[in-house]
Amino acid sequence: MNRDPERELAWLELHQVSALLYDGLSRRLEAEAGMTAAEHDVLWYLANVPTRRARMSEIADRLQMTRSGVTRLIDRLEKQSWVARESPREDRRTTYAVLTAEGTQALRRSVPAVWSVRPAMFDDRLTDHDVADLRRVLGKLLHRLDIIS
Amino acid sequence: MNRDPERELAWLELHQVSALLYDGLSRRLEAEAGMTAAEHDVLWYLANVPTRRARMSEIADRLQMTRSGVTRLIDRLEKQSWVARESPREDRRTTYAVLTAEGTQALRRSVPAVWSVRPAMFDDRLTDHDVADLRRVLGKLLHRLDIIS
DNA sequence: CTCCTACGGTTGCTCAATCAATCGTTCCTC
DNA sequence: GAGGAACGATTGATTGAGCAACCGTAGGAG
Repeated sequence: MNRDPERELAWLELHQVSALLYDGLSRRLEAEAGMTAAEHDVLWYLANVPTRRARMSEIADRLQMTRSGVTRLIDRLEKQSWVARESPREDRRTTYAVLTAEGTQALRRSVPAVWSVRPAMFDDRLTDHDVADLRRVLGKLLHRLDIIS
Repeated sequence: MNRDPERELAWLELHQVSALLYDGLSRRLEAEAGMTAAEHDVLWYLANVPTRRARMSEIADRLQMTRSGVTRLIDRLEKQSWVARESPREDRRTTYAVLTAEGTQALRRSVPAVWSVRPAMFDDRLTDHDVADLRRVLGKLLHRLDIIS
């Protein structure tokens, strides 16, 4: 039970920073690009995979969503024709979400919104050394949290 | 678009860590104390005000929620008899949410859950130096974000 | 005093996300 | 092979949160 105010504060600030960044981005994405932050995350993830496609459960795992959440999110993206579903012959249980050309376009339209939170994360106030420190500590936390869950 | 992969990753990891910590806490709070994380935040806020009460809009402002969100959250807490609503005579537009004795009890029951995220944040894997670095960087980010919003 | 604007809170509607249950497919064991 | 367990994804129902519209109260201008 040893209370450590420094660590209490670190936890509060971590959550606060994350929420501020994410909420700010959410708002701009919805207004300017017509997509939620979660939808953007998925499109972005797909765009950064060489094959531009990923299995539903892979998306769920990597982006911290439930499988049903991904199903519905991909439903929405599919209605917009930003992704398409594919079922491979080798295992017809799995479904791939594939980024379409229109999805790429949509992602391109989202760039200004994404850039708008960039100044906070990427401007000179944060040195490369800061970023390295941040990543070092976050890495430790992530490793610990992966073990728990 | 992908100019600085280090910072991209830092942003992703930041969000991921925050989500894992907050979701973990949420789950435990719901299972062990029968309250959502947001409900816990409100109860905790009320418990730390000397008079144990706060106006609806004050709660909304301080805890980054919308007014309607607070209305509904207080509805739920009131159903559990954890808070009560009060309308002061001097201005009958305003409503105070008041922490009840049962609310205090509920908050007490939530303590173990709140401490359960401790191992990740507070064990030896994270040195005091790590925490100091984390807070230094988060502080910069917070300062920057406060200016924006 | 009366109007009328501002304020604080609530309500209707919509939406995204979850859990639990389910469906079809594949794998494994006998 | 045949049967059952495991897997991947989806569906139904519920929930928490948001926006926009609204209601009652307070305060100010004339």
